[in-house]
Amino acid sequence: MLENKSVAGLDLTLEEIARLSGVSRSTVSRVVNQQPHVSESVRKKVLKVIQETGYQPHLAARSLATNRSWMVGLLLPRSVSGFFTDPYFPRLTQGVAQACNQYDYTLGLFLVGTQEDEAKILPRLSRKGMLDGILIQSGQFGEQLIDRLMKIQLPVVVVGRPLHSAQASYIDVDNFSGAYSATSHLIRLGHQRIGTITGLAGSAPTFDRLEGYKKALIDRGRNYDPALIVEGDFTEAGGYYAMQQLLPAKPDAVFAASDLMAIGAMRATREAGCRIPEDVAFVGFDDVSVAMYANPQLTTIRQPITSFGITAVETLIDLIENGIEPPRRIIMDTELIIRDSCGASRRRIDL
Amino acid sequence: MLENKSVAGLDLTLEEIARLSGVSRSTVSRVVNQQPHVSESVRKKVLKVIQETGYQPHLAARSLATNRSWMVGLLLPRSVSGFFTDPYFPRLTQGVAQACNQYDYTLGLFLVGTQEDEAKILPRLSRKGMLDGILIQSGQFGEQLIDRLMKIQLPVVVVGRPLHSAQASYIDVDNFSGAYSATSHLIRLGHQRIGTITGLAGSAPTFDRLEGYKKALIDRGRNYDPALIVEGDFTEAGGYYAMQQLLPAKPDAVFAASDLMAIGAMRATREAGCRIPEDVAFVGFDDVSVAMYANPQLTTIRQPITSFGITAVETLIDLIENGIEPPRRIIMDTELIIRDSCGASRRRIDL
DNA sequence: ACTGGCTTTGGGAGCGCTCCCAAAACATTA
DNA sequence: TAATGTTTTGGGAGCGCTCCCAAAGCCAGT
Repeated sequence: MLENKSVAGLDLTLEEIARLSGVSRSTVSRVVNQQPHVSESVRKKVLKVIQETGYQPHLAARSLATNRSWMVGLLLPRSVSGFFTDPYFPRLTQGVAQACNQYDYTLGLFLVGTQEDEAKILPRLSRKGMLDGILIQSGQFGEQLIDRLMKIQLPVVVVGRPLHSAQASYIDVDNFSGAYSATSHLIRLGHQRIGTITGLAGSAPTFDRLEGYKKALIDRGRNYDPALIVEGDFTEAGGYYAMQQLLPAKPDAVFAASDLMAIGAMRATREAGCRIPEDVAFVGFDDVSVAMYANPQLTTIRQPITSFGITAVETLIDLIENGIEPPRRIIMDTELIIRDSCGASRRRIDL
Repeated sequence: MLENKSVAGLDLTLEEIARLSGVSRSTVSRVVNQQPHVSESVRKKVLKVIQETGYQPHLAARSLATNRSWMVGLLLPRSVSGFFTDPYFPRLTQGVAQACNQYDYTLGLFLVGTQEDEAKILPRLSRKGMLDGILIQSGQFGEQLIDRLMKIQLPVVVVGRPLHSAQASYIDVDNFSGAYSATSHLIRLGHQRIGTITGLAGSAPTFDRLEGYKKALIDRGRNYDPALIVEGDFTEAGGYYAMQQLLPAKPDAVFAASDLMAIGAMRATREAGCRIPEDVAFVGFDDVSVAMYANPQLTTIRQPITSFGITAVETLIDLIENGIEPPRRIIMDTELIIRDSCGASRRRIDL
């Protein structure tokens, strides 16, 4: 009969478990929540009944009483069109999901695609009893939202430094020094006319990576040439177009602010009849998996995207449990991954 | 003062709104839930107060009272390692998220990565008050879970036909006819030795796509040659290895059961010094975005992945609202996308 | 045996909503 | 005007948990 219920664990309540184990509701609650003030013998007895019945506390009831939902949100704004194109998002999501599992939070995923989604998202996110905290991918469309959500006292961690929201906690990768080392690497290899394809103007990583590029050149006593700086948009197609604009300036190396753009740029370069890396060398940014499958394999700056996601969740939980003041700021390191597209290595790496 | 609260909408309860608008809790509840039996004048009055205060009903309280969470889960089992490699998952997720937004459900994302995650996932998913229903990506590791979850009366829709769970509702793409038309296309182009690289053995799409391949050959009066059938695993690397095994059999065309494998196979082919499509032609399956960026651009079978996700959610909601019997079965069509890798078109498509 | 200090246990109240039923208000007819 | 039917409104109970406080049990120490 117990067996019967143990499969379903359906209409079991705390009260019922209390009855079955001959104690009170309160005591069972203490056992379930691993609180003190329960004698060993009683604890064992109750645990046995819980085990046999397969009892699970009702989450909504618990939420109502504690005013905690044990759910965190991940908001990926607007970039949705890019969501299935740019492998960055899946990897981030993966890290976030992993950490949520580990810390026993539920992950609510919110992809904001269309304009109307965007209008509807604030009320949805701020519904009472919905989220304990939220992770927001930075990008131009998220910023007002960040301020609004912070205003209602919801713990927020921004993934990627936000441009305007000064009070926000965020976590970011060291875009500046990543770009700096990518560019330095090209300089070290003897390239003379090093161009760059930037990300979409107006975003923090675009700015930081461009600054890193410039600084690396300046530090080596060179100046940067505006003709060698072209704006892209982080996508493959954007890299392709940008490279077509860049080619007349005769670059012998290009630092692209994303791997996808690097791949697009290499496509344009090949079509223009230039060899890679002999005529034009390339370094990307991200180290997404396509970097390795590109032809030639792409030298790039690795972002620790997955652990980035994990750290984001950890920071958010810190905010939830220890208060949102002061804002937390975390910057993670990048790493230069040398493959074939920069001309540093002639050797094919066999998988 | 109201303004003040409208920003936060914090400690507002139904009762409070009732007080402010001079009616009873019940009436406000009717207004909020758009139920009948409220006079127009009262409805207007209440809506005004709600607007001014920015009242939002407390979700946990509602859940507790109705025993509905308005949240659906998306479980991607084990494939997690593939989650950020294979663009299929992001696109699926995107469709699912979009539909959830539209129907005003919250999407809970569960990625099961490690073995231990897998052990912990059942209790997590079956927590009372957590989910109204769940979408499970089929694949060998999900199947026991499917049965377990169905047993506790949780509405389940399997994404991709499950091999064993006979009673489950599922939604799938027509893998058989997709493979059939891919193979037919290669036959039509005059290729004589058409090989195939299959997916991971033991999964439904692998089986169905292989059957479609065989049937297409047989229908044209040919027999299939076991030497031309090699097993892959849906990944780029798997396609690369598989092609190395296939090359000695001298295929002049290959149908790969995924785009990633096709891309890996093309890499192996190129390295072996063969031209594409002149020496070996390729057709993939999925039409993920890399197919278009491949060199040459990949002819492939397009799966409507995003609308697949949308339909999955719609089916699940149908199950939730109208009962889980009888099981729903939905098969969606595929489409042959002709690009350069099959040799049908010599023209470069400029973006 | 009696007191005072501990730990353990039980039960009431309350979280904010929905659902149901009864009461009130209104409209309609004889 | 009374009787009847219909629509609108209000309030109690309950969803299943947590939190708090008071009661009960236990163990010295006198």
